[in-house]
Amino acid sequence: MSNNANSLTIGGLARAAKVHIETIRYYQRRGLIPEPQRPPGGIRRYGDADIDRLTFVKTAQQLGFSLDEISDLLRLEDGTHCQEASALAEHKLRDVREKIERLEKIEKALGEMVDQCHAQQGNINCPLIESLHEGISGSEEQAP
Amino acid sequence: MSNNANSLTIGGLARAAKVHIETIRYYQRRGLIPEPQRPPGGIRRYGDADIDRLTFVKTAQQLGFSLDEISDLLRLEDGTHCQEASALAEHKLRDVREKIERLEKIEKALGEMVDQCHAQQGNINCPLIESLHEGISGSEEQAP
DNA sequence: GTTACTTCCGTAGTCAGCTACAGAGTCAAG
DNA sequence: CTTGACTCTGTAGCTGACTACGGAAGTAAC
Repeated sequence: MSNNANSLTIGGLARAAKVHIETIRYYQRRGLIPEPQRPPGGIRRYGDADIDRLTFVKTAQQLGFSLDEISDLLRLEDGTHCQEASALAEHKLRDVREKIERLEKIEKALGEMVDQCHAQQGNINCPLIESLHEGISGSEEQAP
Repeated sequence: MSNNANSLTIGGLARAAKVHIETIRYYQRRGLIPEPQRPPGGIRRYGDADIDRLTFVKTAQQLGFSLDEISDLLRLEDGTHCQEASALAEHKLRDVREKIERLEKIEKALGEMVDQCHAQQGNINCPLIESLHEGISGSEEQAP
């Protein structure tokens, strides 16, 4: 079921990427995905590349990136000039590594909790909050 | 600067955790953080535990968890009964591992991009989207 | 060539997660 | 014992990310 030949209508694309049609239009308006030329008075067609792009947006979102940040990532994908791209990529790379570190701490705490629970009976509690409490050496910019 | 003795007012807590006062109240209404007793006609006091809890909420949020999911995580921290806790923890653990996997793919792609850029001159492009395109073996439930 | 399904485009509504504000009460400093 | 900064409660408004809807036009199957 390959759609390289841009054979999909927007409805097919939506089904393939498991998003609403309206979401696709919304992303087009925001410039997250390209809006293909449409034959005068006709209907636009989409292909595999669009499915992948949509999937990427959705996944990145689940990882805590905003649509603006995802725009940045996609500009990289689209091939910006080297210097700009490199700076942006390094910045995003730091973000990503920080996210991974924090998730690994949560993973460790959850894992320990499950083990503990399989080992003993009764009530348990787990140092989930503490897992992040120590050594968040990350960025100092956060809120207000 | 330790506040074990619950010496902070809500304003101090907000400054310490780098969130708005209104956000703290909002979390209290949602049951994400406890609302301490207040001396009749007086003012509530907060301590280190509240700072940590707030920080945890904010961090988890940046990792793509919704406030509802964070509620779940916090119920674990608070010590639920073993069986319930274990099931929930295992579920969350799967989520977390999936997130880590996906982030690592993005990390790899970004890393390669930076290297490539340092090595050569001119325009580059990077297989960011492809990094996620192959082998998302994760959950099949997503949108509509 | 009519019918049923889509697409297109614009605008309006929804939901989560805050953020702001009004008005009354609290409290520490001087 | 007043002044100025802060808290409390409730309610309203805002932003990001969709989601729904109305009406005209395209299109595919009979």
